[in-house]
Amino acid sequence: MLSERRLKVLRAIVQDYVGTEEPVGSKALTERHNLGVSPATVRNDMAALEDEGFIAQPHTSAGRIPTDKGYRLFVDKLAGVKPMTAPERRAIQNFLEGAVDLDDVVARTVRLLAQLTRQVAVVQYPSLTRSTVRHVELLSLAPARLMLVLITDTGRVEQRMVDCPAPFGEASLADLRARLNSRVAGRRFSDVPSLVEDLAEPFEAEDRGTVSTVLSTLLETLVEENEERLMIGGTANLTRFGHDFPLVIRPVLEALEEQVVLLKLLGEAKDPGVTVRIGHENAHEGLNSTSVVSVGYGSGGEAVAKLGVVGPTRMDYPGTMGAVRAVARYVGQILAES
Amino acid sequence: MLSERRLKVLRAIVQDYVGTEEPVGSKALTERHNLGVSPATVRNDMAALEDEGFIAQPHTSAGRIPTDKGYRLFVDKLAGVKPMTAPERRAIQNFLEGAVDLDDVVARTVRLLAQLTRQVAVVQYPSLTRSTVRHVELLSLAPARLMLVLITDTGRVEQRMVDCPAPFGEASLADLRARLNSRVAGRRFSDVPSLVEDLAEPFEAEDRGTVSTVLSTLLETLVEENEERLMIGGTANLTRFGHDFPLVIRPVLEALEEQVVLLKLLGEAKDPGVTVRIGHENAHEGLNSTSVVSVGYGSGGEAVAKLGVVGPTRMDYPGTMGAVRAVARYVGQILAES
DNA sequence: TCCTGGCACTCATGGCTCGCGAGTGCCAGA
DNA sequence: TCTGGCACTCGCGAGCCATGAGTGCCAGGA
Repeated sequence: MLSERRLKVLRAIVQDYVGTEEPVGSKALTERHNLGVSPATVRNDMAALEDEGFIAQPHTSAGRIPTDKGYRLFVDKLAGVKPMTAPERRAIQNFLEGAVDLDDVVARTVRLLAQLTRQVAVVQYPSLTRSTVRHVELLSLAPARLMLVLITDTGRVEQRMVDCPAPFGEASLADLRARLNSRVAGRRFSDVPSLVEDLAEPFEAEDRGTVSTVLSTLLETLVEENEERLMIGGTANLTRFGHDFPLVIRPVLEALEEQVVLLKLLGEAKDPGVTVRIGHENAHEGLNSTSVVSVGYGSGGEAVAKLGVVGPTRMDYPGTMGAVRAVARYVGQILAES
Repeated sequence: MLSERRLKVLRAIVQDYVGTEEPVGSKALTERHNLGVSPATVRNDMAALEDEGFIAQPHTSAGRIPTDKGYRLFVDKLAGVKPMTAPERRAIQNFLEGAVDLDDVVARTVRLLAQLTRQVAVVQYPSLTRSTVRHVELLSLAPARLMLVLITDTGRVEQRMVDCPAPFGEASLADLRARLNSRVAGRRFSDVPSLVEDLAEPFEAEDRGTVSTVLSTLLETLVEENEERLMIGGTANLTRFGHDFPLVIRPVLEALEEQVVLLKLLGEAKDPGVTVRIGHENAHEGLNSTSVVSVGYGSGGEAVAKLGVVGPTRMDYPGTMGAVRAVARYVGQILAES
């Protein structure tokens, strides 16, 4: 087991390294943090920490830098979440409050997160499955062509064309619209399938085909759109990554373009609080030298989507976690209001 | 005036430099292109070309590289657009054909362009002002709350909430919906304002307020959404930029995140054909070391939006122009079909 | 008038050595 | 268990030099 002081040393190393971006040696440590012991003692502790795999030397006769394992311990045991200051909180609120629609909320959130953390921000659009239906609309565009519009409580709108097997009268259309809405309005998306199962039954035989086409399109929309959208921003912050540029930045940019990868990344975080995945803990290889800080957000108490940032493993974890948590909280509020 | 041979020399320099990424010298030139003259002659020509500002030396005793002015001449006079091969054309078509909706078309286009050109791709969503109305729908969400849905011929959908000054009956709603559609369906967005001017007149006094609110929301939508959306991709290709990485790449990434900048960039290209803006020809400073190749695309004969790529000034202009033109053509086809 | 071969010159690049200094590990003594 | 001391390692940057690609210029030839 690591002694109290060794943990302190580890914390000091992480803090210094995050600040200076340079390997930190025993002498510098004792000077900048009053550990109350001499450099020699710290050296012994560092040797022990290295044996346990928490820190490493880039090369002999250089200072130490934290390993992924070291950051992990730091995040879990040695550092809390740094709360935002009151002015920062006010700034966040102001920035988000001007948003006019869902797209705008997401766009603003991305910019805000990127600015606050000076890292790459990723925001997932509120998910369909976990939200509820506000309204379903059917429009007749041509005799045998309908448009299905789905409006969610988070303000998201999805539309689909429906080609009907047979012409569909205005009366039937109004009927279907009314029945559909009385069934699903206000219900959760995940409940919709069972709720519309028998909806075709009351209709005339000639209309049944169209009704079931509409219903299956609706269900498809729920499923398909589950391949959820997201928005990223702040990629310019990648340039602050380090000196050995292209090698590191390239795979990250590639990973960021793969929505699937990112969604999986955010999705993996099951924790109700802020989740941190450090370096090799990320399944995707291109992100092995990055850390991902993510958290769920939602209009009510429940999370309907995730947001987070991607940055170098050498990041200010407490500050980043604080920013991510605060932004998520305020976005939730904004969504609840609208 | 530049002699025929000097133009040939310039062309050879551009081609070699684009290929090798290294300053090209007189000896290498005579070896790789059969110019029929000796290196010494080429040297004289190069000196002349340098005097005129078409090429430059990074440092004395290195080869020459083209200047922006040199690339300009190359693009304008010395090189055509390289047409895509038949298999390439087929691949483009296949890739785009699977798209299910407008978002998907745009997303696929971005990926395709980025892959083909190995550069950063930018695709603007079909613009509202230049498209036509397919349908306007009004939904009653609450007694005094309506939703306005606007569907364009390019498949784009915009929705807006409308808070009514007074409750609005179903009958009035149906009436308004019918009148609205008979006026604007199939018309160009730019014509809409004059078409709906007097639409409130036939309504009862109590409904007038709501009708004009709806109309002004509609008009706002047309204007506001003129701040058009776009999608970018292939940013990982920026890593192939050069050796002096961070300094160049950072401002580019920043510029790419400013939608306004990009829209202006694409918008500036007035040419009906492929437009090329080279290096300092781009107004935005961050893009001074990049070239932008863009072209309009549209469902009919007319361009409703632009697409293009951003890459280093040292790019394969004929190939890139060919790819951009071909993709624009096929996207236009896809849009026309849907 | 234009092209060519020759020649002297420039200068970026890469390999090399070397001294500096930060940082370490280890050990003996408190 | 901590501390001061000491010898050792080794990355880094400076300085140096040889190399060679590339140039500009010139005088002679077509």
